[in-house]
Amino acid sequence: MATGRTHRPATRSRGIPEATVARLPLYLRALTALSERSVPTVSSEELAAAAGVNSAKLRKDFSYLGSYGTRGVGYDVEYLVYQISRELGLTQDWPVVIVGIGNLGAALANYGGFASRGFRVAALIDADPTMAGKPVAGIPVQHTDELEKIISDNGVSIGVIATPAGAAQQVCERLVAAGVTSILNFAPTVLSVPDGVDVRKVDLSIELQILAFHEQRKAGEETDAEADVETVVPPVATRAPATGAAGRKGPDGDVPAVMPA
Amino acid sequence: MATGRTHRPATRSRGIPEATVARLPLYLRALTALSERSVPTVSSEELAAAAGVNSAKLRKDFSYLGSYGTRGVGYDVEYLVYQISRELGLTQDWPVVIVGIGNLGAALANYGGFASRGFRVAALIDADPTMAGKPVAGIPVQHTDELEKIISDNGVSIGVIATPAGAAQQVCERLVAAGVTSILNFAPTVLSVPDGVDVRKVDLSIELQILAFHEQRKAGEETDAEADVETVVPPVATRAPATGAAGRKGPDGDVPAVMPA
DNA sequence: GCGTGTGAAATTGTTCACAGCC
DNA sequence: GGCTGTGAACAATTTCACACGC
Repeated sequence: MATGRTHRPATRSRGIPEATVARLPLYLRALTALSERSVPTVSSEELAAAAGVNSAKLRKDFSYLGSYGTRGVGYDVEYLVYQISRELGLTQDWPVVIVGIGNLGAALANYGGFASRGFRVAALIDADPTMAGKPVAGIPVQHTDELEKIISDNGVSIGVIATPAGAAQQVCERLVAAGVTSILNFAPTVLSVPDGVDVRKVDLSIELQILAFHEQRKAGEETDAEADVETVVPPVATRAPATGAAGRKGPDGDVPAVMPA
Repeated sequence: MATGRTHRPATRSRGIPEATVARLPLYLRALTALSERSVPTVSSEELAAAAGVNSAKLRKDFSYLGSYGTRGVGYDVEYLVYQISRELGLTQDWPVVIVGIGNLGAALANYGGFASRGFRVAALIDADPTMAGKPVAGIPVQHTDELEKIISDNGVSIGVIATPAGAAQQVCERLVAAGVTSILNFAPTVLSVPDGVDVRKVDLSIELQILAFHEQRKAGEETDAEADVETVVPPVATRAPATGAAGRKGPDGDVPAVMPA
């Protein structure tokens, strides 16, 4: 699900499962909200509801961190906020750079939740020389030439790539060479990185396509699916498939595989 | 991993595993690139490399769709593009609306890969009346009042929420009431939706926090972990934990589970 | 009694390894 | 000989259900 590379051969590491790690920020957000309303304790049930998961999962997740609850009572909100923050490494400050200050990069730079939790935008970097010096979200954009210097001067270890797809791999390599070891990639490309570098990907069009899949499925069921449709129709599609489409077998039915033409 | 709600009680549905569905767009992208270069066929090995997965997984994934390859040869690129597109429901046109035309919404509206694959931005919607009529990415922004009408006039079933967190749930409810059944949520909130509605979430700050977790882990190993750092500083944090922090136990070892107070 | 913490069961996803077909 | 398709082993994750401490 997450990182591009294999991510680490499960070093002895005191294993908090990856799936759990991915949910900790969710819990943290819910807890922070409770904290702001000065709620002192929550049960797994309540917190789970606020985070949008089920309570068994939440309890299991917390059990990997330690025994932080009180039976018959629940969890102390402040204490848990602290423990999760610490576990996630948010008790320290993480300078990040954003490379590629187009529409998206600007949106990211302006994104408030960014700075809120331990992350600090150390620099905005863009390849367009005419952008240099222009402030975005109050931070002056710097030219790509400065990239290496910025990284090392600020001790940046997390980089955000918001460039066009074509530039992403190259930017990635420069970031990595300069010392960045975690990358959040918004460009629609697969980045290849050396071992030890983490990549996470955010990809709008992939998300939409996944939704479309389920959406299509729903539509098919409405009309009660099954029965009908010949399931696989000769692919009129783009150019005719090289190999004869004849002998192909789709898995049996369900989604009315109606054709374009 | 994806959807907020339980997503469907595993109706008998001809199961393509969710994990596989999530990778299909990746394959599709790699295949499209090959297609543009007029490459006629690929092996699972090559395609897997291009998509950033391993070949066994890819073959298994494809096996859920049917037998679309040729032993000893590989896969016909065009044919596979077509099959995957169809499976994902991209042979039809999906009108989407984007609600919340701030920095992020504008970035999304401008995002090219959007329109490319079967998705069409049917409307941009914002609550700010002064935005109304202003074109963003060539599309005039409309006021929230029009939301219901827009949805039904255009037969929109996919909505993108790019509003501030505070407005998201309400927007979501209006979208759903108007007939939207798939939502892509960029607001940092948990949306609650009725059964049958799919929600996918894209959350910058969560991704960063996950990276920070791994980053911290790396740093710990470098200095050979253990020993050093007081690791936990008294949680000067907000208020002191209610229940005595005394008896707490972190999981054994590694990070010294030193207590707050 | 209530709600956490957790073994054990169930489910889902990944990898192996090889038979079968080109 | 090369490469797909897939059962079977393995690994990760989720869910169940209940003992245990407050």
